[in-house]
Amino acid sequence: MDTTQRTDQQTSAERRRRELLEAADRVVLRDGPGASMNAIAAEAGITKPILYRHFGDKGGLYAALAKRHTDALLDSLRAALDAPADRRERVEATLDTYLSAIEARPQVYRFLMHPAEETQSDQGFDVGKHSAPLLRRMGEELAQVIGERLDLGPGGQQLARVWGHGIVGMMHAAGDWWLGERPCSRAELVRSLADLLWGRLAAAGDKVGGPGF
Amino acid sequence: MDTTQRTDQQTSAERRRRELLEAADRVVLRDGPGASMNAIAAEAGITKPILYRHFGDKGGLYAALAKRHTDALLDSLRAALDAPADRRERVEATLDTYLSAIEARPQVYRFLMHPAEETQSDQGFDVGKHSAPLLRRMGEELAQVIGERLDLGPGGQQLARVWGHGIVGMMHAAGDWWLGERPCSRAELVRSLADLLWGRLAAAGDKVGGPGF
DNA sequence: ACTCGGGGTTACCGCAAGTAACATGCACGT
DNA sequence: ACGTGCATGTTACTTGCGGTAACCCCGAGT
Repeated sequence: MDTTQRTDQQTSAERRRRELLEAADRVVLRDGPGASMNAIAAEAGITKPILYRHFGDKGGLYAALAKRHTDALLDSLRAALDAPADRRERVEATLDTYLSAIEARPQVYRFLMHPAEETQSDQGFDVGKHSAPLLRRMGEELAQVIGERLDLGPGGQQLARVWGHGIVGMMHAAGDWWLGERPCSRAELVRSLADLLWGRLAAAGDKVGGPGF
Repeated sequence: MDTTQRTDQQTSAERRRRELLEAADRVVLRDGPGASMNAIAAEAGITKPILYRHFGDKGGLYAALAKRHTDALLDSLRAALDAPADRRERVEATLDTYLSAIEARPQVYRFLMHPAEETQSDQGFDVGKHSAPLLRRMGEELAQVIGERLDLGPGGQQLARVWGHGIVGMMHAAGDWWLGERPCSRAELVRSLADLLWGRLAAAGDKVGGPGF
């Protein structure tokens, strides 16, 4: 049958692709984001041109790899964000989910934040798109949730987008720093960040003797 | 005299170094972060090995280059942070200073956030240090200001550090996204971010019909 | 029997990082 | 005046990576 045939071919190609991605995953997790195409091909038991046939170029492979992990992480985050609980609890759950993920698999995290490096772009200098797609996607996702659930008055959608990206950036930078220095427990970090979002910065009193920050 | 001699040599070497850095700056700003050592050497009117004598490797050159810009930006930020005004105004001034800087010279900004890529690190996987040094330095600086001016009770120093890195991350991610999409004016962005820091997220009401975010 | 297409390989190109070995010129001690 | 350093510079090379061209093999369809 024509359809089954076509399906077989498709599944075969897709299975290959998944095998290659898994091999690439192992190598990237072992050797870091600088893993060479040769190394990945060797791990998969084949040679370079096949990788290029499947993914076009290194950027394509890395994008496919990143998409898998990004999708997985975003699913967890959505779950935490949609849990039935009050706002503060959900914010804390989401922060904790993200931090757990980067804590459990720092190599994956590092790879996602440091994507293909795009060799040299033309002098167009695509500033604004250089950031890791993961950050952008998380920002948009969060913006959407905020925008559809909170009543922010006129201009609320735009505000939600700013906040989405801002909060994600806060989470990311704090998490990155925390992962390197481990200055406190994860729970404390989550609490501190939630406190920040809850306006404790504005509410805090000045220290004696000078104008407060 | 021995000292004068040594001084002359030092100043000569340092002047050379500055000339090279300025040439490198021009090339990086023109060709992007992927500029080759050959191109930089050519711009400086010399050849590769001299660059290597001065900076060790590409990472060294890029680090030196980044330090210059980072120092300059941090000076502006410190000025905004230390201005005589109330807390909210200072926060807004600092945000605006940062955003002005990245808006005025996006190439510099992009270069600073996407440093040398450190080829392949040993499997130690130095997670936590991969982030741009600029972000770390800004975070520490802000943490210090917060810690020394705000009365945050017990554990306040740690809280200040978390907030410093978190706020810087927020500023960075929002700025990066804003630079790419330009969804609003700079002033609006500053206002929105300050509102976020002032707890409007926690204070906002739910939209009709469901539990709020 | 034949060709045709998917999956595979070897061998190569171009280019960039980094280095070794060689040249040049200018100040010094003798 | 003369060699001796030493900083400054060059050419020419090695290595390793991304990417590609050309060829190969084998099973299926006619």
